[in-house]
Formats: sequence, C-alpha cells, structure tokens
Amino acid sequence: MSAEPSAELRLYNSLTRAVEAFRPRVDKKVGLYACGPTVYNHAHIGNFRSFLYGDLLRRVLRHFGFDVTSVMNFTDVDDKTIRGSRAAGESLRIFTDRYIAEFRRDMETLNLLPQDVQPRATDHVPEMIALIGRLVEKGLAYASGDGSVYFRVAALPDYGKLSRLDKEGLKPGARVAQDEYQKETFGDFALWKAWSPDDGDVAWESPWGKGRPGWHIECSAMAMHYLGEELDLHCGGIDLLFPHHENEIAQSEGATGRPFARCWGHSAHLLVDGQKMSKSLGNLFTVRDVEAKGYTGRELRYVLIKAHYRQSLNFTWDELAAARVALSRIDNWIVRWKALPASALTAALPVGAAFLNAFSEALADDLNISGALGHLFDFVHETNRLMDKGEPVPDLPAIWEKVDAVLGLGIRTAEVPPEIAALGAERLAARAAKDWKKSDALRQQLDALGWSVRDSAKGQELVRK
RNA sequence: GGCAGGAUAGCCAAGUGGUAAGGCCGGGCUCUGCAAAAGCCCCAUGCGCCGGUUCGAUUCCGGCUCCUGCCUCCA
Repeated sequence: MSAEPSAELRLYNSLTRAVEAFRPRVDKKVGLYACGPTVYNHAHIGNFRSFLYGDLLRRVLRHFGFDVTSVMNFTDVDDKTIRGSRAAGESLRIFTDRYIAEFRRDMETLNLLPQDVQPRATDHVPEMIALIGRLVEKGLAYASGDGSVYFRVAALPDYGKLSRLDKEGLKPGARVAQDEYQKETFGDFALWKAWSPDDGDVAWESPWGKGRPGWHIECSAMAMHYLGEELDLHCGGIDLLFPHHENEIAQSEGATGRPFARCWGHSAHLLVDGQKMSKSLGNLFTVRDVEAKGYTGRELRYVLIKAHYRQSLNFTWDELAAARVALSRIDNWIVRWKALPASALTAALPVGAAFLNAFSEALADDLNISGALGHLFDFVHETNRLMDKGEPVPDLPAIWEKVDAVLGLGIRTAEVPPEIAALGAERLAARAAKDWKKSDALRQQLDALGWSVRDSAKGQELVRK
C-alpha cells in the first residue's frame, strides 16, 4: 500500500476566509498550536468538540504525510481558576492540577492523541514578561497607573484583520466590567494585570510590579516558545476568534514583525437542543455525564466527530444511540474479517485502493469527514457482500489501520471472560441435547450479563453488547 | 446594527449545472429449534419561500422568511 495519499490537503483559513491548499513553511513539517482548556472545572462536551476537531486535524495531517509538532496549553491562571482555588481553600497549583488530571482522563476516554507538549501558563510567566517587554519597547504597549500593562491597539494598523471587526467600532458593551480598566482606548486589552487582593497569593514579580499575565499573552508566549515565531497552523473554537486570536496576532506580530500563523482554523459550536450549551440552561454535559448514561467514549467521539467541524452540531441523546448502532456495524464487519484466513485477503484488489482514495480525497477537502465516513460505510457494505459470497476481499486489516489512524475509533477487544465462556459452553451442551428451555434460560442469563449470543452458521458466538 | 455560518427524507448528514452519498428509524428477505444477532434488498420526482439566468437549478444570480453563533477574557 502506498505511503501517502495523492490528494493535496486543502483547509479553510479563517484569515483569508477561503479553502486553500495547505502548505507549511518547511516541506512537510507542521507546527500546530491549539488553544487548550481553562482548568477550573470539568470540560464539557462542547469544549471537547473543538478539541476533537484539533485531534482530527492532527490525524489527517499525519494521514497526508505531515510531520506534526502539536502544542496545546492549559490556562491555569485567570479569574476563574483563582476564584475556584480560593473557594476550595487550595493553592492554585493543587486546584488546577486536579482539573488537568481530569482533562487528561477525558482525553483518554475520547481517544485524543496526547500533544507533543502540553504547557501550562504558570510555567511560562518569564517568557510572557519578556514578550510584554518587547511590546513596551516598541511602543505597542503601555503601563497604566496601577501597574497593569495594556496593548495599544491604535498602534497596530492591521489590528482586526482576522475577525474583520472595525476597531473604531469597538464600543463598551454590557459585558465589560466597569471598574477594572485604565486604558487609553476601549479596544486596548490587558497584557499584564496588576495584583489585586482578590488574587491572594497568586502573583509574579515583573518590571511593572506584582501581578499576573493576561489571557491572550499566554498563548502567544507559549506558542512561540515551543514552535518558533511563525506557526503553520493555529486552531481553536470559533468563539476564540475574537478577541483571543485577534489579540494573539496583535501581540505576536507586533513583537516579531512577522506573520504569526499561516493558517487559522476554527470549529463551530456544539448545540444542545438547538442552543449553545450553558449552565443556566441546564444543558451542559461533561464526558462523565455521558458515561453515566451508559455510553462509551468512542460513541461520544463518533457523535462529536461525524459532522463537518465548521458546521454547528446539535447534540442529542438519540444521536448517541444511533452512533452505537452505526459503530456496531463497523465492529461486526471487523469481527467478520478477523475470522478470515489470510489467504482470503488479496492486497491488490482494486476496491481497496479505490476506497482509500475516495476516503483520502474527502478528507483532503477541508476535512470532509461525513463524506469520508460515507465512503467507509459503502466499503463495509461492499466487502460484506464479498464475504457473503465467499470471495476474496482486499487487505482489510491494513486498510483499517490507515482508516482508524484518522478516525480513532479503535477495535473493540472481544476477550470473553472465563465465566461467560463457561455459560456459553453450557448453553451449547443444552442445545446439543435439544433442551431448549435450558438453552433459552442461559441465553437470557448471558444477555443480562451484557453478552449477546449469536447462533450463526459457524456456531455460537458471544459478543459483548 | 456589524460580522459569520445555516435551512436537503421521521431524525442526523454529504453533495452536484444534468436529475439526490452515508448513518439511524421503518419495511422485506436469508439464516435459525424458536429467537436474537448478523448480512442482503427496499425506502426523498424532492433539496426553506418567490423570482431570474439556462435546453436543464437543489446546485448560479436577486429578493424574502426563519435558525444559530460572535461583537473584549465562553471551545
């Protein structure tokens, strides 16, 4: 099987608002930065929709032969983390450690590939201070009377190029706290926040006095620290586009005079019952909530990944149930070909190459996962038919390995525990003796234990439900 | 108000200037002691509404209606 698909990867770039051929700065090397979670509570499934988008993006890049260095940060200092740690009577570090651990657990549950680096903001304050220093030197930032430092938006002519918001039009709104700013103009944003009593012992020394970094500067500093001053790709949720990413661009390009990221990608929101998830609506679910309802991580992964990332996705429990059935279709198909003798697998069969080609071509088109999945199900169907007829099939294990490197659905291990196997053997014996009553009772018992019995031409099979 | 994205079968969701992928649900068949499971087959003259361009539009253009998000620290 050829190493790389021939199709050229095209991605939507929020900066140009067009789908364009993706070309990193250096051959096939990609520096990818994804904005990570603020670790003050459990991430919800809406958060994971965008992290899953980042994961899919990474897997697709690999699929197309790119060598990806992936960085995702943890925001472990901000108003919410400070408030949370104080409420819990814990240090900021201990408090955020716990939610970082929870987040990593959820990542594993959803089979997100771990990033190459997962830096936390509080480990990079010196880099942030240095970056702010560069901006102050260049006249792009200024210290206000209280020891905070702000970015001077007016000094950067192309500020607003990502969000295409008119900076003149940025006006105070209801969502701005009234008391905290001593800024030259409304659009200016905090790079460094002077210490306030509410911050407790959370503070770092800086040339401008005791304080803590602003939100946006974290990502600029960490991204540049690990990936250099120019990134190939920067991704995150659509709501980060403004102000967060706009401000990252301003800080980074203001300091370096070079383009910060060549391509920006943003995923649309996850909706629940047609609305954005929010605590007040009571429609906010965590990965644990989904697990508590009996669904697995891979079922959730499938639901969150199956629609195009730039399309808002409406989450419903019905979809999760449908995902379970759809996934079992794939599982059953895998079970079938795993039982095949090696001689039945013909690597050179054209249907295999045709499928892989169609699958890749769909993915190459700005991650058209729905199209790719459609091809997968077509292929499952087609090869099932071949197996029905006892005809040779393509090298399914090798094909699936490539496909699943992108989808991350995995193969369900079907290890049958000894006690289940024993019940199965008992039922087999009962059937042989034509003791239908006993064999039906055993079937029910197995069913209650979560195993379904399949009587097929090959004999009895035990499959976990 | 500004910016952005939508509206495709009961539900979810691709896609195309030439007559609608895929998944779920539903119906049928095969298999079977009976079931279940699994597999196979079928399932939108129709793509929000009104005009226009075209031999032909769901796909292009114009208008309209409705939905969702962003507009300073929410993925």
